Amino acid sequence: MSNLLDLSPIEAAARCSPLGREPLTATQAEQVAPLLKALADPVRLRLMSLIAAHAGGEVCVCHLTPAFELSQPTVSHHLKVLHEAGLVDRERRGTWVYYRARGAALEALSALLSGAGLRT
Amino acid sequence: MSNLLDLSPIEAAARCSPLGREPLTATQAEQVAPLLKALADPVRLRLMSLIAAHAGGEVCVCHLTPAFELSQPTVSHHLKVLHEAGLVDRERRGTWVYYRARGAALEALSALLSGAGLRT
DNA sequence: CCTCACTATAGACAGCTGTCAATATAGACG
DNA sequence: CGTCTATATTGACAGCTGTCTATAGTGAGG
Repeated sequence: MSNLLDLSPIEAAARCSPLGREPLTATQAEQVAPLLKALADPVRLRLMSLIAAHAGGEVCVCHLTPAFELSQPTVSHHLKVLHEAGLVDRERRGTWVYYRARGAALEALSALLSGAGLRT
Repeated sequence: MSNLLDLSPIEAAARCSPLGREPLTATQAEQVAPLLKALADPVRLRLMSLIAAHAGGEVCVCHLTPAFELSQPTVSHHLKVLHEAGLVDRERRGTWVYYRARGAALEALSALLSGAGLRT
């Protein structure tokens, strides 16, 4: 079956106890960190929020690019990083490409960071 | 009073709507990203979990350093990054230095990432 | 005060990252 | 097929990051 060392970052994150409950193993930390790294850039964070908050759940790249004062390849690069981290899905429809947030990924991260303020 | 542009990263994060609810402004994204960046490293993520999960709420550096196969200055460096991001507090008691998790910071990040899986 | 243990800082260096201009790819439509 | 629009890839480059060794600061105890 699925080896714990071979999980996708998102699966790995979903299996971690919240930070405040028990410490991560070195392996867990190495699996989850790339997910946070993908979000830890102002442009990607905003891209993620634009995608996640968009009515209909998906956004055309042609709607995202003009929201930044960056070249088109740079925006494309950031979208690729989010996609490769597993935070967004891509779908091509004709000339246009649509990105959709993977809610489970953000939920897993949110759960990981929660519950850390409860100790004395 | 406090200018929105002058908030601590944690205050800024606490004021953001969840990613799935409404998009971040460029300013918000730039304020929050450093917080994620501080966590987006396997060593720091594990340090944070060791600190946050420790009974009593605080951990001596002398207990953290041996948990990693890294030089003492490197661990000290990572602790400094977490501290400067506002994720942990420091307190010196005699020869030893204790780090304590700032629960509010993790809660603010957790809330920011939550609620993104609810849209259709 | 001297010394010892614990922690932090400084400086160096390889590797990663964000950005751009240039170019390629992919589909739509004459 | 040719061309146009939308998106991705490539290659280059400056700046940042994680790590180390060497050294400094800080408090405790003889």
